[in-house]
Amino acid sequence: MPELPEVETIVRRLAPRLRGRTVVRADVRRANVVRGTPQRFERAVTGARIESVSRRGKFLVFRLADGRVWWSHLRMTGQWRVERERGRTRPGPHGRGGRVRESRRMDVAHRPDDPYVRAVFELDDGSTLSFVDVRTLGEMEIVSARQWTRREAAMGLEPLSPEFTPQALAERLAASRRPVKEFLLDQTRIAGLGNIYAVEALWRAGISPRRRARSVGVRRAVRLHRAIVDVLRQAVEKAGTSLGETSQDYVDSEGVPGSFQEFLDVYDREGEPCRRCRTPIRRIVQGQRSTYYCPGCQR
DNA sequence: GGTCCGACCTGGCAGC
DNA sequence: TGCTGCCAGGTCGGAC
Repeated sequence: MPELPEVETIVRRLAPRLRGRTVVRADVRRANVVRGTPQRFERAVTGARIESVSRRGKFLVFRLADGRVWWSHLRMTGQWRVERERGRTRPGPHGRGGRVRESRRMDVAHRPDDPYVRAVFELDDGSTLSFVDVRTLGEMEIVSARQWTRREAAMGLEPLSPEFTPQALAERLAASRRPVKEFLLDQTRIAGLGNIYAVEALWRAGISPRRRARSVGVRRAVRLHRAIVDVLRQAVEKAGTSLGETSQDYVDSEGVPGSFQEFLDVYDREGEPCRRCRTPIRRIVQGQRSTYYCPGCQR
């Protein structure tokens, strides 16, 4: 489930491969992964030169040399892969390196007949950029710089930016009557948090996910701010969270899973003892999403 | 304007 | 063994 740390990892992997590259051929195989028609998208992207690769919230942003912006959202199961001409991903200069990285690579290498490859882009250096998505909820679009600026303006604070301060969080919390967990998932308030990191941050801060956002108060908001920043930074360091080994689970652009799942304190631990107070972790449903929390020490 | 909820989508899995 | 139905969850749009 790509959230901020997973998208950030993908950006870091993709950037050195894609910067300066030009798309020489595009093949959109599944219509609903692009906004508009596949033909229109293929025309728009062919000949485009990628100037930079970045992230805004959970969005991947390819800035094009002509000023346009190619954004993509991975939603639940979307993945980007870059591969050399011979169809093999290259080991990168980053991460845990060497044999360990190679042994951790899932058997998900792109094949031309892979049924989950939804769009393929041939680049001018002979490599291939593929968009893979089992559930086809992910999508992409090419827009003008102005359209992207408008879209970006509607997004919430970047939690790893200097603008995300305890005070800014406290002010936004005070203006909402929703449960704090649902508040954290609202991308117009904070851009990048998803279900996993929201419940982990609330556990670290000792705040009940049921508590109304406006009742969090300044002191708890300071704790929550610290918890959000810490959990996201640590997850980025661990290259994100991969919960299983199915075709739907998160892997980066080289097929390598993250390792933050080893550090999860509450997510997916229903019935297991809280690591702080030993109370069994409880699972509830909020806003049609699973919430995990400790009823003993989260108030 | 804020909040809530269904729809989208498909693989995995439990239950029968 | 095979079928059915539920679950996973990020975003959007419509309803209230």
